[in-house]
Amino acid sequence: MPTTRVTDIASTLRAAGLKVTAPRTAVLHALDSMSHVTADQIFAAVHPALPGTSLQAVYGVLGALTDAAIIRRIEPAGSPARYERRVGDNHHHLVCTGCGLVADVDCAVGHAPCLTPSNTEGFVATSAEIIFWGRCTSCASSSNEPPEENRV
Amino acid sequence: MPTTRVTDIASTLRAAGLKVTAPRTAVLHALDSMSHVTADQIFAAVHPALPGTSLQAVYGVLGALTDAAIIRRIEPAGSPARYERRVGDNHHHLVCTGCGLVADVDCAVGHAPCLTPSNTEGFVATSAEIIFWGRCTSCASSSNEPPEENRV
DNA sequence: CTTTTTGCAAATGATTTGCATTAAC
DNA sequence: GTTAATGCAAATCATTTGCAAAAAG
Repeated sequence: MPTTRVTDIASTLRAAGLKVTAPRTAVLHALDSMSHVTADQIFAAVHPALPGTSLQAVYGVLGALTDAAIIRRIEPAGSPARYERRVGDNHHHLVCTGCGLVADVDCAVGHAPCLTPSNTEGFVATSAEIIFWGRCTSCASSSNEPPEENRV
Repeated sequence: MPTTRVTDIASTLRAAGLKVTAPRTAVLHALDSMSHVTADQIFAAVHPALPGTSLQAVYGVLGALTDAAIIRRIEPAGSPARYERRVGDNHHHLVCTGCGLVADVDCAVGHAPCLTPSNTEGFVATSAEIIFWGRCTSCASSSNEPPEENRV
C-alpha cells in the first residue's frame, strides 16, 4: 500500500482546480491507508493531526473531492457513505450483510453482455454500479445473523 | 397494468404469515399502479382512502412487506428508498441523474460473466444489485444539468 | 384471549446549509 | 486583493423507536 507523497496530493488538487489546503491534504492522505471508510472514520483519522478540522469540514472536503472525481463515494443501501481513492477504473463492490465490510471487485463495465442494458427505454446510460451482497469470511463461518446492530 | 384483486393481496399476506390489515392491503394495492415510488408517495396515494394511516405506519408496513419479500426496496445513492412489487425476478434499474426517474432493466443475475465476481476475497455473494446511471429521454434532450434540486 | 399491528410523538443519524472568518493564490 | 475554503451551529430529511390502544386470528 504505497503512500502518496504530499507533493502528489498537491498536484492532484491543483490539476482539478482546487486550492491546496491542510484538511484536503489530510483527507487524501488518510484515504491512502484506508479504503471504503465513512466520513466519521476519516474525521477520526484526521482529527489528531488537525484538531481544528470539524466533521462538517470533512464532509465539505469529501464533497469537493467527489465532485472533482478525485475520490469515489459509494452508498450501499442502509449504510452511511463510504469513500475510496480508486476512481475511474470500473471496479465494483462486495458488501457483507453481516458486518458491513466492503471489498473491491475488479470488473470491467461494459465487458459483460448484461452490463449493456437491452431495454434502456430511451435512457442514455453513462455508468453502471454493481454491489454484490453476501457474507465475508468471518460472518459466513459464524452462522448466526448479527441481530441488526452491525447490519448494513 | 393489471390490478391485483383484493383477494390475491390477502392471500399473499397470509402466505407470508402476516395479518391482513387495511393499511397493508392499501399499500400493496397502491403499488400495483405505481412503481419505484417513495414512502411519501405511497403515503399520499393511501391517505385519501385511509386518512387515519400515518406516514410512520406506511414505513412500518413497507418494512414488514420488504422483510417478507413481498415487495422490493431499492435505494439509489442520494435518493430516498423506492419500492416496487416486482420481486425475485432478477431485474435491475436505470436511474436518471437529472430527474431521478427509475426504470426497470430486465437482466439475469449470474448470466453474464461479470456478474460472477472473480476475486471474491472469501465472500459468499448471494445477490447482485445493479444500477445504471444515465439520463432519461427528456433530461437527455435538455442539455442543461438540473442544478441540484432534482438530482438523485 | 393472545399476538401482531397501528397511531402518534419524539428521537436518531447522516448529511447539508448559512454565514462570518480565514487562508490560498 | 479576490476568490475559494473553513469552522461552527443550527437545520433538514428520511427513517426508526417506544409505548399505549386497537384490531386480527
